[in-house]
Amino acid sequence: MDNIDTIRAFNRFYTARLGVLDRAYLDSGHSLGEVRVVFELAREPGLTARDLVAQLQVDEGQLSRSLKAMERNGLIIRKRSEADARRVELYLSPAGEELNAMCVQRSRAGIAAMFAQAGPGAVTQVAEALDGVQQVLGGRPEPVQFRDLAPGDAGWVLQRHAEHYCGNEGFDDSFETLVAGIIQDYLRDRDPAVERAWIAHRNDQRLGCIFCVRGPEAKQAKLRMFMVEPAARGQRLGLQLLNLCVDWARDKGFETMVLWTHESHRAACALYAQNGFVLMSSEPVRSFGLDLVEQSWMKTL
Amino acid sequence: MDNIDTIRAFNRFYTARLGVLDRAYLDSGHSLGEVRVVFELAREPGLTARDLVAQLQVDEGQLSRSLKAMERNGLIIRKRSEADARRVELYLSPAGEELNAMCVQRSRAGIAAMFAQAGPGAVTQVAEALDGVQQVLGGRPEPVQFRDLAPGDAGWVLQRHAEHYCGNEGFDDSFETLVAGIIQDYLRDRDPAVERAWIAHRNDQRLGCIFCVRGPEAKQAKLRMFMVEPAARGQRLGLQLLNLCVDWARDKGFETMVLWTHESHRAACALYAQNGFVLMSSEPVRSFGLDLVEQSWMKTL
DNA sequence: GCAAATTACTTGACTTTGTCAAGTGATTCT
DNA sequence: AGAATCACTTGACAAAGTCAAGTAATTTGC
Repeated sequence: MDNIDTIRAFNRFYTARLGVLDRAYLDSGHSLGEVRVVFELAREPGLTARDLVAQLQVDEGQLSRSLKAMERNGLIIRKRSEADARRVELYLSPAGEELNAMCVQRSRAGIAAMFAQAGPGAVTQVAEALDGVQQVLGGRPEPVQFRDLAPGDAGWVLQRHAEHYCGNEGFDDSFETLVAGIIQDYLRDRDPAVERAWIAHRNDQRLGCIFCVRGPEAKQAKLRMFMVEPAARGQRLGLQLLNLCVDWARDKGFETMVLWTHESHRAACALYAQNGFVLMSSEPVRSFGLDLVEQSWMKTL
Repeated sequence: MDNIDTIRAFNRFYTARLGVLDRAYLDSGHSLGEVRVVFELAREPGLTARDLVAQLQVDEGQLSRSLKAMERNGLIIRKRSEADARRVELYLSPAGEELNAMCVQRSRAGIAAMFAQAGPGAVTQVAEALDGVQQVLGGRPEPVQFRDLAPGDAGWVLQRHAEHYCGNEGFDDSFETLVAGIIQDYLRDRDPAVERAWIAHRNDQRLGCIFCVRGPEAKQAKLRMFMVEPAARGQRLGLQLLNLCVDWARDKGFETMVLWTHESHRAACALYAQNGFVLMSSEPVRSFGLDLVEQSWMKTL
C-alpha cells in the first residue's frame, strides 16, 4: 500500500466519520444545505448569494429558492446593497444565530465524542497532525521562518541526521554516536559570539538546519549539520540556510569557510559550487561501514 | 482557537477538497451513488443489498432501484444466494471492474494533483500524518511495541526530554546540555551486556522510552530517561516500560535499582512506589534555574 | 410441525434536491 | 448611449432521497 492508497483509505474512513457528524445537524429541523448557509453567514455576515455559490459550490437557482425559504422561516435577513442595487446582502437573524450556535455546539460535541475512547492527549495530537496536513495542502501556507536553536532542536537534528544517514544511506550506528558527540560539544562548549545554528521551521514543524562553528584554522569558520527535510526540498530552503550561515560567518570576521561532505550528496555539492565554494580535496575513505568519497570544500568570505 | 476548532477548520477545508475529487467521478457517466456501490463491491465481492445499506448508509428502496439500473447497464451481476434464497449476492461485471479501475485511477490522479504544488516529500508527510490520525480515531488500532534503540531514537529522546522539561516545566537550557551528555555517553560507552534502552512505539510513532544503565555502586542498576508522551498516557504504558527495565536488570544480575527524579513528577513517583521502589532521600536543590526537590528511589530486585 | 415473527428485498407514491436555460433589472464598459 | 456583464429569479425537469406497504424466504416459539 503506497502513500496515495493510505490517503485514500483515510478519506473513506474520515468521510464516514464526518457523515455521522453531519447527521447530527439533520434533527435540528433544517436541511444540511440551510445549515451550511448559516455557517457561512456566521463566519462572514453580509455575504451575497454569489459569494455563497462560490464558497458552497451550489447551484444558484437552488440557492435562490433556499434563501427565499430561509427568509420566510426567519433564519436570515436580506438587505439590498446600497452600493450596488443588484446585490442582496445576507445576515443571520437572531434565530439564525441561535441555530448556528446550536450547530457549532453539536459539532464540537460530536468531535469530542470521536475522542472519547482515545487517550487524553489524542485531541492535541490529531489537531496538530491535521493542521499540518492543511498547511501542506495549501489551506494557508505559513511562511518558513528561521530561528536559533530552541530546546528540543538539538535532539531533532540528531534524530533526523541519524534517520537519513543510517536509514536511507546505509551508514552504521557509529554515525549516530559521532553526531551525538558533535551536538553535545556544541551545546556545551560553543562560543555564542561566533558560533550559532539555524533551524528552518514552519510553525512547529522543523524543516532544516545548519550550524556555523569555528574551523580548524584561525579566522576559519566551519559549516556543519546542514540538512533539509525531504518534504521541504525544492523550495530553495537550502540556499536560504546556506546564505544565513555564510553571511553570519563573514559578519563575525571569519575569512574562510570550510566544510566536509560526501560525494554522494549531489544536490548539496551543487549548491556549494554555485555559492562560491571550491572543492579542495576528494578522497575515498571507509567510514560508517561504507565506501565513501569524502570531500572538503572551502569558500573565501 | 482550540484543538477542536482546529479540527473543525480542517474538516471544512478537507471536505471542500474531497468534493472536488468526487466531481471527477461524475463525468464517468455514472452517479456518485453508483460509483460508491462499485467501490464497495470491488473491495468485497458478494455483498448483499443489506450489507450495502449498512456500509453506505443509503435507503434500501433507493438502493434497490439503483441496483436494478446498474444490472440493466451491465455494471453488476446479481446472483441469488444458495444458502438463503432471500439474499441476492452482488458482483461486479467486467464492465463494473473496468469502471472501478478507472475511478481508482482518477482518484489517485486527483490526490496526486492536490500535491502538485507542494513539495516532493509532501505526500509521504501527509500520508503518515493522516494514517496516524486514523489510528488514533480507531480506524485500526495497532498495538504498542517495544524495541531497542534504532537510529534516530537517541535524538528523539533528547528532543522530547528537552521539550517537556524546558517547554512545559520551565527548566533552563542547561538541562538539554545535560541530557545530550547522558545520551552521548550511552551511545559511546554503553556495555551492551548489561545496559540497554527501550522505545515504546506504535508503527513509526514513538510513545515513550526508558534506559537501564550501570549505577554508582556495584551490582546496582540505574533507571534513566523514563518518559511517556502526553498523548499516550493513561494506557499503562509507563508500567510496561518500567517492568521491561526492572526485569532486564534483575535478569542481568543486578541486585538493586536506583533512580533520581523530582518530587513534582507525581505520576512517575506513584508508579515507582507501586512497584517496589522506596524513597531514599528527598532534598531541595537549585537546578536548571528552578527550585526543585530532588528525590532518589531504590528497589531491591 | 405450523403459525407468527423476522429478514431481504421490491414497489409505489411522494418530497426534496439538483440542473439547465431563459428570464429581469442594475451596473459597467467603451 | 448602447452593448455587455452581473446579481439574482423563475420555470420546467430530472435525479436523489424518504416512507410505508407490499412479497417471498427463513427463523422462532410453542
